[in-house]
Amino acid sequence: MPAAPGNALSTGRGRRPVRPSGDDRELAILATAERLLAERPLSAISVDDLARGAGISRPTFYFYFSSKDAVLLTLLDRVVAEADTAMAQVFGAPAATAREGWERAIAAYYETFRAHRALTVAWAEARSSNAEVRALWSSVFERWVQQCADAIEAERARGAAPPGLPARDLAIALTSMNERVIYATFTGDGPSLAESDVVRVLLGVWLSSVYGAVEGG
Amino acid sequence: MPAAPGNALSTGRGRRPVRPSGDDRELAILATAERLLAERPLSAISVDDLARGAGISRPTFYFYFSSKDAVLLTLLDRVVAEADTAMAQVFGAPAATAREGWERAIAAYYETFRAHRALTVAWAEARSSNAEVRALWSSVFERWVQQCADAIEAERARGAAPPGLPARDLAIALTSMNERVIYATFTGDGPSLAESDVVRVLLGVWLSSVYGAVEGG
DNA sequence: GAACGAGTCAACACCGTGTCGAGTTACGCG
DNA sequence: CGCGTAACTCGACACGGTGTTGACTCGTTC
Repeated sequence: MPAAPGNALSTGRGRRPVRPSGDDRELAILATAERLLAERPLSAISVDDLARGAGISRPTFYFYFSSKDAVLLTLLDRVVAEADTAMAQVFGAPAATAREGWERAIAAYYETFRAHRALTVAWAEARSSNAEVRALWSSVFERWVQQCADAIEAERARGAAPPGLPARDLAIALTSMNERVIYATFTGDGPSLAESDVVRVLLGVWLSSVYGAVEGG
Repeated sequence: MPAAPGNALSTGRGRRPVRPSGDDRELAILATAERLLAERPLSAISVDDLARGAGISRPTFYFYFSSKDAVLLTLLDRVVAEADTAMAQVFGAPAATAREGWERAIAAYYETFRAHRALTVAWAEARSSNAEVRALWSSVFERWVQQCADAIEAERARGAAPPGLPARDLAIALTSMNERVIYATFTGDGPSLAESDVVRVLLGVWLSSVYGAVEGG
């Protein structure tokens, strides 16, 4: 039995912890996964597809990743890093007008996922079947909600926005809207917005919810 | 080979079209599905579980339904019928105040799905893997969007709401928010609202988006 | 009492996952 | 040089799920 880091070590969901050198294989698997995800959902991609695509056999695949989902998770780690960077930039440098600030935030959110739409769709798909994927999503979502809630509080504190719903509740509802609308736009099933309208429409709802007074919030 | 209506007839996704009498079996399967869905996701329920739960063998299951998904679809048909009835009532009898009208609509939407939360969660889960489930969801969603868009237009026509985003786009975004927020509340993973707050928070966003003016919508 | 159709299931074919164990190769070290 | 060891590879297997086949049992109907 060879040392199979992905299976043996329980830390870090099966990625290879030590010694590179078979790195090309690992990258080939990741590249294959990304390529195939652009054509069909993860559920329609078998481990064998990934292995063959990377020029190895199925058992060899398991030397590099502990499962199909582990590949997805590795791919998602990159996207999460990008999303966090984008978020830090947007919330780091405040904008001229409040409207512009919110627009930049929403546009950045949208752009990050649009740049990896196949992965985003796979992410949402895998969420229902894999607890780790779910947790990863939750953590990204939570950070967004927190940042937005803080921004709403700040606007209220400086008198630019009226009091109303608890900032966190509002942030949860609006961020949920963003997520669902963007996902529906990508998959295109059911009533969905045109890609060119997404940011404008979402922004409209955000602005009126944050700055419009609601009786009896 | 017996006449297996679910498999032989391509109409109507495998439900039994003719002659009752083995009806108890069919109902037993449906009841078992509903019971098991309350404990675990559809993906963790096998055809064998459903068959055993109904006191029959696996091949016999296929006499009644063409697949696991067909069972879910049959169950969902009921919920859809309920949802449509609720929607007709809400949009049929206009309320005293506009606020009350929207609140009733959102509460009805929420209540319909809350009454079948296990099924609702399974519905969302199966959406990503089954085209028919997806289509069923889309049709329900489309009807809601249409009704809401019409109601928004009506409010604007009578001067109660200012012009702004296209009514349909607004309705899509807000209905998407409802859907996602309600689902997250049911599953409870990630940041989500308390059950008791859902309707109030959603209503707040709806009211400010429909009645609050947005510059440059 | 034969014919028929509804209902039933053991046995099978198939596919996807994950594991085991026996290799092969490459490289450092005595 | 030759030997050990760790990286790496894969054929063959065990398992569990799906969906189908074909033979069987009934009850009804003429």
